[in-house]
Formats: sequence, C-alpha cells, structure tokens
Amino acid sequence: MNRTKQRQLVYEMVQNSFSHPTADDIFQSVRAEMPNISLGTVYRNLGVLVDMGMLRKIAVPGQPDHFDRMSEWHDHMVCEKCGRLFDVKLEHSLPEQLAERSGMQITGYSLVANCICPDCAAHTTFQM
Amino acid sequence: MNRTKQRQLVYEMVQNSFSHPTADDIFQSVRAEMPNISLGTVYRNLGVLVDMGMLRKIAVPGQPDHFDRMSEWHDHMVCEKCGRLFDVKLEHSLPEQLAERSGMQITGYSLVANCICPDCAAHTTFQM
DNA sequence: CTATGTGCAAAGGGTTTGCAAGTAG
DNA sequence: CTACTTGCAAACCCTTTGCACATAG
Repeated sequence: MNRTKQRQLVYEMVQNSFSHPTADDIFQSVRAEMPNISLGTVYRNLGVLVDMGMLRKIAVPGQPDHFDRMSEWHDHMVCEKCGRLFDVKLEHSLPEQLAERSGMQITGYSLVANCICPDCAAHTTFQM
Repeated sequence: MNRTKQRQLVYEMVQNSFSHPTADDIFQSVRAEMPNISLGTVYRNLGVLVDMGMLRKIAVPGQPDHFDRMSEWHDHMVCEKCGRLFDVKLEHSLPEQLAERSGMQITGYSLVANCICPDCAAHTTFQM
C-alpha cells in the first residue's frame, strides 16, 4: 500500500473526526487541503483503508455509508430526528449471542439502532 | 388504502414466501400472474405495506432490500457464501439491551449478521 | 522501471418520482 | 365523482469503474 498524500488525508480526516462522516463529508473536508482530489479517489481510499482494518464502515439503512475510526469495538445508534450517529457498547457481545442461538459461525454483523437523542428529546416541541 | 389486485398479489407473494424475497424477486413472481404490473408499482406497494406494518423490510448492506412477513419478531443472518437469509431469535431483546446501555429511547433497529450457513459449511472445499 | 494510485467522467444498480390514464369505493 | 393507484420512463443518489496520465518506491 503506497503512502500517497490523498490516502493520508482521507485517513487523518476520519481518524480526527468525532462525527462519523460520510464519503462526501470526507471529500469536502479533504478538498479544503487538496482542492484537486476527486470523489472517486476518496471512495477508493476508504475502501482500501476499511479492507486493511484501519477504518470501519457503518452501513445505515436509507443513508449513505458512514465511516469511523478503529477505536474499541462499539455499536451505533442513529437519531431519527437529527440523523446524527451515536456510539453504544453492548454488555454482551452480539456475535456470541447470535452464535449461541443459531449454531452458525458468525463472521461479522451490521447493527444500527434508531433512537431519539438527548438533544432532540429536549428540544422537540409537543407532538402527538 | 384501496384493495387493488396488484397490492393483493404483492402482499400474498411475500406472505407465502419462505425466502425473504427482494423487490425484484417479488416483481418476477407477481408478473407470472399479472404480466403488466410494473416494478414501480411493486416498490410503491411494498412501501405502503411496510408503513402499515403488514410487512417488514430487511436492509442488508451491499444487497438490495429484502422483505419478510410479520411473523414473531426475529433477526436475520446472511450467509456470506450463498447470500441466503436465515432467521434467528435472540434470547434478550436488543432494544432493551441498547436502551439500558445508552439511556436513550430506542425506536427501532436494523441488524444483519454475516454467517456461514450449514450447507455452505458442509460443501465448501478446503480453503486456507 | 513497474506497480500502484489519481482525476475525470461515464456507467451501474437499486429505488423513487412526475405524469397522464385507469380504477376503487 | 374523487381520491387513490397504476404503468411507463425518466430521474435520483450513492458508489464503482475504465482509461490515460502521474507518482511512489
């Protein structure tokens, strides 16, 4: 894997972000520093970095994919009002729960829960 | 909600299926009985039926959406060899696990686990 | 020098939508 | 009669890809 400026910038942008950015978020942000970078390059580098286990991809139904740094394992919740992602750590490993119940080997999983985040719960005007 | 032949057929096809069909599977199948039905109509009816809680939509990362009847609540696993979907029932409700850990209200979730199904585990030739 | 990566623009795949005509109730 | 639904085709959105050029090592 060659170390190009583009790849470096894409990686750092996700690594330093707290907001679970999408490919386009990353594109916009990296473009500030390297105006000629193309969206295709961002996608390609995200793919490489995810395949190498240096970043995580989070598939959110009905939204473009989000990306996250490789911190301690956790799951994600998406606020159905504001669309932001939040982290959550389950007490019992989901793959273990699934393997035990199904008897099959679990090789990965994708989980996104819908929630109302504290901000939206607080600011929402009355609704029936 | 009007009761049209198209909507009826779409509903019945999913209701009688054991295979977690995609919109296109449903389209192909319904077309056998009603050759002029359009794919757009299938999508529209699936949307209506899911919104009314008569069918479930299963979002599988990297695949088109699948649909399922509204049987007892369960989760899904997708075999990474053959791509088929399988049902699994967790012992502890995931929304409860998530709510407890996050303190937020959980309004739904999407979970798909990757697995190796028994068929593929048995038939696979040796691989490193 | 050679493998790998890039920018660009076009294509891809699943899904949604605008519209005029058709149908349910 | 009126609101809802359909078929059709075009549009949409996110993502991938082919290609010729550029760059890392």
